[in-house]
Amino acid sequence: MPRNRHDVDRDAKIAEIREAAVGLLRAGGYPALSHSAVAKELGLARTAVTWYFATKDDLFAAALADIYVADLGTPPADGDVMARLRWAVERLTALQPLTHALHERARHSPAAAELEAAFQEGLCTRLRALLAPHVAADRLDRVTTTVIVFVEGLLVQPRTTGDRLDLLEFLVTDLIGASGRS
Amino acid sequence: MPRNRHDVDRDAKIAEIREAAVGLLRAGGYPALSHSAVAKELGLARTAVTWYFATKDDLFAAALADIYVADLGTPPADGDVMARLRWAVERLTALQPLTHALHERARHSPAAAELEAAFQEGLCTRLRALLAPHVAADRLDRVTTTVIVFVEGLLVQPRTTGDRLDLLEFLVTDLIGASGRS
DNA sequence: ACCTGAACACCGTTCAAGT
DNA sequence: ACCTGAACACCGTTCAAGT
Repeated sequence: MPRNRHDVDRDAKIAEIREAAVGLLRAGGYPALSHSAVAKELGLARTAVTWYFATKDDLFAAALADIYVADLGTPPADGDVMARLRWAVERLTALQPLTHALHERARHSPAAAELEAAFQEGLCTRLRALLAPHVAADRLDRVTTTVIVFVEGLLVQPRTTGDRLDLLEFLVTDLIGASGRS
Repeated sequence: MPRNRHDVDRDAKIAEIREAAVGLLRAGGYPALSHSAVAKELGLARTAVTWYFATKDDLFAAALADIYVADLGTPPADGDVMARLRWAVERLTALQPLTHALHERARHSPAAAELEAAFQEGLCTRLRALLAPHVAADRLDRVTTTVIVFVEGLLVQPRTTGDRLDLLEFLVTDLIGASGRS
């Protein structure tokens, strides 16, 4: 007796599923996400979720996109370069396991690959704008990429917040300071 | 009718299992590794492997330790700093998915956590020795950590070998060149 | 000590059947 | 269009039973 929900708005149903998936990802990471778990939370059969998100990775990418918007979508409007970088690193640190899972799934899932590409491009654009006033134009591309790579590396190993920010400051002052030499 | 292999040396049997696991990891990464797949390759019941490696992660850590020794155990004896760094980055790049899987599993598996710690310490020690002649003593720790972090970041995103080495050279010359300023 | 086979509780995906 | 339930081929782990 499939209790159909034709009355409920389609977007509302999809939003319900995404919200449940976000909760599971935040609580237990990629392994905790499953069609079954989402369905159980919503009182549905586990194959009902498949109707909207055919594969686990489609569901994963949709939910993680929501998380990125919620956690990284509204950066602080004021503060200097280091303060803004600190904010981003702290946010990215908390999301590191999910971002790492995205990277791994991107090899097999088009949806994951698409989200990863968009995520990377967004980060790069924002960082370049942040650094532009402080770096010589001919060095901007390389400095931007270097900082991006460094931040990605910072997130790999668990470190204390203090260590992370110290290292970041060490690198950035070195790169920004060195810009006067060219 | 369990065909017992009391005649075979215990270490030889374990080596067989580790070799099969190494092959599976190299071919398909962490997801491709399973007790079943190893057992099938060796003509055993899948629970036979459990006798030697109780959990999947125990098996994973043992096999990855072998891979690390095989791929990173014998660095080139000659060459300058950049050449040695290039060699390491190229090797680490190929192992990146497995190293990331190790990092993820280290959160749940003591064996994985132990291997990751040993791996990190080995890398750090070797890099410090490599950089020591070129960096002022009071900067050595921070420069070493910075390069480690940067290299870890380099491995996260897929880049061409050329891009990777260019970025590495940009960072290292900047850091080594900056050592004269202190 | 070593290995088997059965069992348990999952998983992702597919699909015929219903409303 | 939407949802169910059954099915398939897995998975990691546990365990009684055999040699």
